Amino acid sequence: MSYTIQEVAKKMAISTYSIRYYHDHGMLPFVKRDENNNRIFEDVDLEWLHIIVCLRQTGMPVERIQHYLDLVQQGEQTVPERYDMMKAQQTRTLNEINDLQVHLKTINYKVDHYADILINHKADSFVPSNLEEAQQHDVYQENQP
Amino acid sequence: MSYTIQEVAKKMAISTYSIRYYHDHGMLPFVKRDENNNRIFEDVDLEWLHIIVCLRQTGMPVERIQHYLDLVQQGEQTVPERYDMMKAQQTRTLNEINDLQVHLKTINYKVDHYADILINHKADSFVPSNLEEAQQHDVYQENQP
DNA sequence: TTAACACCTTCGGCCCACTCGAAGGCAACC
DNA sequence: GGTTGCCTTCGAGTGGGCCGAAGGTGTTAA
Repeated sequence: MSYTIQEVAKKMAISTYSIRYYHDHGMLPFVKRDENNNRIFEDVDLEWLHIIVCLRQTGMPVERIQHYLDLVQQGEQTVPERYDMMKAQQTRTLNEINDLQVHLKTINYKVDHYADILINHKADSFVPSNLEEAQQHDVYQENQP
Repeated sequence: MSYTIQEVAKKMAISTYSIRYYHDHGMLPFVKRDENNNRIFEDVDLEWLHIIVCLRQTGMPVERIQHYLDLVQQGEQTVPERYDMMKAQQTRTLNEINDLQVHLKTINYKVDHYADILINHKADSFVPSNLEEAQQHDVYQENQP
């Protein structure tokens, strides 16, 4: 199977700009061109791209990804370094998920709090007496999870 | 309690550059200055900063955060819009966590795979016969979760 | 046949959210 | 009185794309 850049972009849910960027920066070494100089992607390229997207979206800088892909091409003697890189990425990703879950709690709290206000104040049409009161409400009560 | 910018940076695990950036862009409206023009942060500022960090790290653009903080200062009549914003952020964050968990599986697979190679090949000191073989190994076997 | 349309290319500038360096002010200690 | 150590402002630089302009090619369709 071979694909156009557009098809790949759709499949991978990233922009054609990004794909060209990765290709231009040497991260898709097997991509071929057709007779009109258009990029043509084979399944092997999709696999490489999948790894690139995975590593990028878990926060690895492009330069590190380039280095990792170089290691892959250098062969088996680079496995120890690759192992270390993936271990580090694993840790990093676990931390990021954890951070997001902590932040999510704060957001959940806000959603619940606003929902509460909306329900109660629809019932008795309460309007705050002045701005300062509303401010303090937000600052001193709302922001304490 | 009042704090220097350095103390706040440590407490919040962000850089002093970022804090100044948020302040300069109107997102910390209550921060005072001392007699030497140094920023001094009170607990209320930490609460605002906490929200800013939470929203930023869950991917809200600065402009949206500015808007949200404006809404907070405008008082209770903006609660419906704030509710919508937090709902959207909740959804976005859940999606992001999910994406990261999917990527984590790919990374876990790689870690396990490399660990496997390291254990087996330490045992019998296998070295691949050529680069191409190692390449194919990585591309065709490794990248299939 | 020529026009429209849809895709692709390269090149180069723009964007966000920081990040950092330079240049300088002020306070406190040795 | 010099050095350390913090702070300030201003302005430039960075990463990782994003996007528009200008132009090529190929297919359909009047």
